[in-house]
Order: sequence, then C-alpha cells, then structure tokens
Amino acid sequence: MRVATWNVNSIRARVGRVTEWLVREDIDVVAMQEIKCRENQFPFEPFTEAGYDVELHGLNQWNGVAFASRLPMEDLAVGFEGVPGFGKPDENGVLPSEARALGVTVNGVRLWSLYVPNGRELGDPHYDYKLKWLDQLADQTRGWLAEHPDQPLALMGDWNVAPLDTDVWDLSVFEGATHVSPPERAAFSKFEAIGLSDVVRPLVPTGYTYWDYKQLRFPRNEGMRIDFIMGSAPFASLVTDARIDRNERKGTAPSDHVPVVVDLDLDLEDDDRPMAL
DNA sequence: ATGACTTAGATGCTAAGA
Repeated sequence: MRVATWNVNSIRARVGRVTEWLVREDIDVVAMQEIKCRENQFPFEPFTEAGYDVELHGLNQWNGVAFASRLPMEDLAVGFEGVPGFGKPDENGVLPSEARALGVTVNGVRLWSLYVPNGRELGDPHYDYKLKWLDQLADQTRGWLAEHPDQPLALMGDWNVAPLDTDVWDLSVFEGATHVSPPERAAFSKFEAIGLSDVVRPLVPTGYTYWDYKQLRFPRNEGMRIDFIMGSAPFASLVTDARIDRNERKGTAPSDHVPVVVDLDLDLEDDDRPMAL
C-alpha cells in the first residue's frame, strides 16, 4: 500500500496536478492539507474519475484537511477529542474549532491528515494555540496507542515545525522565529516520547518539503523540512520505502509543499507476527 | 521601497501562509 501526505495549498487551484500525480505515482491513499474549501466547493469529479473516494473536513477558505483513497476508508474522525479552538469566543466563551485534523482507517491502518497551526510569531496567540494543539494531539495519541497497541498508526501532514537545525536552509534566518523554537521542538519530540518516529527520515536523510513562493526560495533550494509521517512501531515495521517528491515543486502553479510518500508491505507484518496463522 | 508570491473572499483590498 502506497501512502502519501501533501499540503496542496488549495485543492481547487491544484486538482489537475494532484489527481494526475496520484495516478502517475500509483498512490493508494493521500492525506491532504490546506484544501481551502468547504465540502460543497470540493472538486470531487476529477478524483472520482481517477478512481479515488474523498473524505474531507473543510469549514471555509482557511485550512481544511482531506483524504483521497482508492481503498475503502472506515472510521472517519473529524478532529480529535479536546482539540483547542482559535479566534473570537462565542456567547458561551467557546473558541471556534478549525479544520485541521481528519482520521480514517485503510486496510486496518489508522491514518491522520494533520495541519498543525502555523504559530505566526513567538508570543502571538496563534503560537500558544499551536503548542496547545500539539500537546492535546500527543495526549490523545498516547491514549489511542495504549488502547490499540498492535494497530499500525501514522500521523501525517504539515507539522509546521522544523525539528532539526538542518531542516531549514539557514538557521540564522530563523533566529527568534517560529518553527525552530525550543517549545515547538519540545512539542514535536513529545510524539517521539510516546512511541512514534519519523518513518521517512531514516530512508531520506536530507531534503526539504517546503519552499516559500517568494525570493526565489526554490531555485536557490532555500527550503524547510516540515511535512512528516510519524508512525507507531507497528506502522514503522511495515515501511519498505520512502521518498520526498521534490519534482512537484516544479512546473506550472505548484503548491509550496511537495508530497511525502511511504510504501507499506502489509504482508510483512503478518510474516513477522509470532502468532500469525 | 519594510516588498519581492499565492490563495480565497468580503475583491480592486485584506488575511494568511512559514
């Protein structure tokens, strides 16, 4: 099973590129972020024609997460329990919830499409929101892992954190900026502490997943590695290959992020399982 | 010159991205 994650930066502006890529690259399931539309605006037809079903969570022109899959998707989860909100409180003091998390199960593998809040600037309310959002996600994931210790799980998406100094092209540019600050990196490392690991990094040690549209960042290869597939131990044991599709940053009207892909061998798990028939 | 892209909506501007 070939699984991918891709911040598409508006599915309506990119649907041709995305569906052509899915077919060309033989992708079974893709988690998308920043679809930037509601369900009644989503371009379903090109996906259907390409053989993919779509599940999505989109509230307005901001954020929005989705899955496209040519295998059956089950157990849809919109957001996660206790997900923090952001913005103007309603009459009950409740902050609006944003469309940043969607879960599905495919072939018994639990998958999440995640769009972690950007944070904007250190000290900005959005920065605190980002840290709380990650903390709550980690807490929920820890509980889920305890309840389903043998089921493969992957948290996939745009994490908006560069965990290593080498995940940005020039650390000095990021002094006092988001994405590299110690609290953000601590929030990211909490996922490793509960048993997840970046399943792509061992197979693809270098390379970025995002380049800003401005200032010739892509031609100069001044990018950031911020899109990750964080897998549980049972998920990691299925991974046979991984890649970052840098070519998708080229050509006409690209997203500013590129797809991250992993290949899973679902039979491998059965062979390795001591209690297998 | 405090901006150099790109997107969507409330469009001829603003907000947001990272």
